[in-house]
Amino acid sequence: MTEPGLPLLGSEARVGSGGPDAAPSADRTPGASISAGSDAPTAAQFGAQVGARIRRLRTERGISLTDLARRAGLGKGTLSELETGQRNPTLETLYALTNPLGVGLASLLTSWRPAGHAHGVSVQGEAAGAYLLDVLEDTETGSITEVYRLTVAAGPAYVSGSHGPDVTERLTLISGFAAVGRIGRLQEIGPGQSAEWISDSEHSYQVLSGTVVGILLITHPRR
Amino acid sequence: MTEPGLPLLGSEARVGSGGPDAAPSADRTPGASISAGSDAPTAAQFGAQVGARIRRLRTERGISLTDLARRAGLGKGTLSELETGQRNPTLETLYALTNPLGVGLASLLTSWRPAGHAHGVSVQGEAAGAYLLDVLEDTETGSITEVYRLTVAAGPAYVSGSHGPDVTERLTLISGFAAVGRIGRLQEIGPGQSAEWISDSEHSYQVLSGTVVGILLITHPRR
DNA sequence: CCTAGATGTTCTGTTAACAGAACAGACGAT
DNA sequence: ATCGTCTGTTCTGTTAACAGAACATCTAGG
Repeated sequence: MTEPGLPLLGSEARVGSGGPDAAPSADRTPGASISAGSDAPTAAQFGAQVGARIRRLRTERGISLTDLARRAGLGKGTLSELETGQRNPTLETLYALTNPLGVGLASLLTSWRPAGHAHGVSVQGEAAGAYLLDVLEDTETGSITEVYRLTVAAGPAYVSGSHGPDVTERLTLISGFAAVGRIGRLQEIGPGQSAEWISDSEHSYQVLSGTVVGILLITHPRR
Repeated sequence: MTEPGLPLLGSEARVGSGGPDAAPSADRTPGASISAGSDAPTAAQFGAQVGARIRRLRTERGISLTDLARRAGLGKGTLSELETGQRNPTLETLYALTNPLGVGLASLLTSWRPAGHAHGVSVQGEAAGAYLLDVLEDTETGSITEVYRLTVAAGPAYVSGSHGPDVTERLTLISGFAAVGRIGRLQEIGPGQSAEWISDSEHSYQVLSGTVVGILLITHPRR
């Protein structure tokens, strides 16, 4: 601690105005995270994010604050101030919320930012986009693989242009159902399933149902 | 809260005696769960797990308790009692540890083993092992997928024990050649290729040539 | 208008998480 | 043996997270 300005939410640690979660840049390229991160959110900001996320999860499920507090065995005031980012919750408190909300701790704490767009997968509507997790290089073959967490919102298919014959994409779904791949040769996949294609022609990502989240690997030769 | 016996670690919330990670009930292994009533760990057990995990991450990195406390801006006593499971840490406290340890919050809190060694893939030499990139949750099915960057050094095969029938692993290689999967049904893969197996029996990772780097997805039910 | 029954926020006293000091062991060096 | 420096644990006073009550705010329904 030590840090002076900590009284969680000193002034404006606002979180989500319009965007679903609106998180800053927490863990860029994790591999390089030793860097005395200057762009990592402060503890206060992070706390406010977590609070906002809890409130969102609660309202999505249509349960009232009072009710959630009761189910989790928390005081109303505790939950209220937690959701508004005025409290620095205890692990026990967070843990108590996971069951009533039906999510794991990871969902409460990982910033789920729709990162705008990485690599041309543009944001469509809200809560869609790709977040770059890592970049790996095969020093022998010289190929580079980018690892993204891909989120696609329901709606019209996103169509991506050709990236050339040397670019391979592999998508493994975590949740939802989607039809992905080269146009004319779409592959339908669900949670736990994968699709793979070469991006030498137009390809698309189309949500069939649910919220589509997956891990996308894009491999291409070194530039 | 409400629950009376909460003063974290009332008496015996012991976590790990000897094993590599000393994972308690949380991880499947059907027969072995301590489970009093439900099989979800209590808040106290969970806190003790988190503490043990922090201590392991710290010692793996060869930093002393005093040093880590200083780097994280925490009091020594705080960290000591946290690691021994006698405290119920604050989100802010946990967050302060992520940067000095070079891991994300998810690594501290997910009951799976985080960076260092994922899954019995023990660290050998330096720069070998698995780095946790992300944790994704399918809120519908409740399954959790952890995304690792896996690095395996040449040498004897790493053998990992069974993780139960609910755990699926998917490895996509970026570089190198390896034989992976369940023992007796090893699959040989190279850059750009994938292997998938269910971890209900012993499985191994064996480098055939080159430096093996890949993306490993581990999917298991919540908690 | 006034209740009745929700909602979420602010207040109040208790309890425990916190920083840091004091402490206890273990090891090396002189 | 007696420092000196490291380790991690236990102690002490302060601050804040907590439960729950009191308080607001809103929307019916009569």
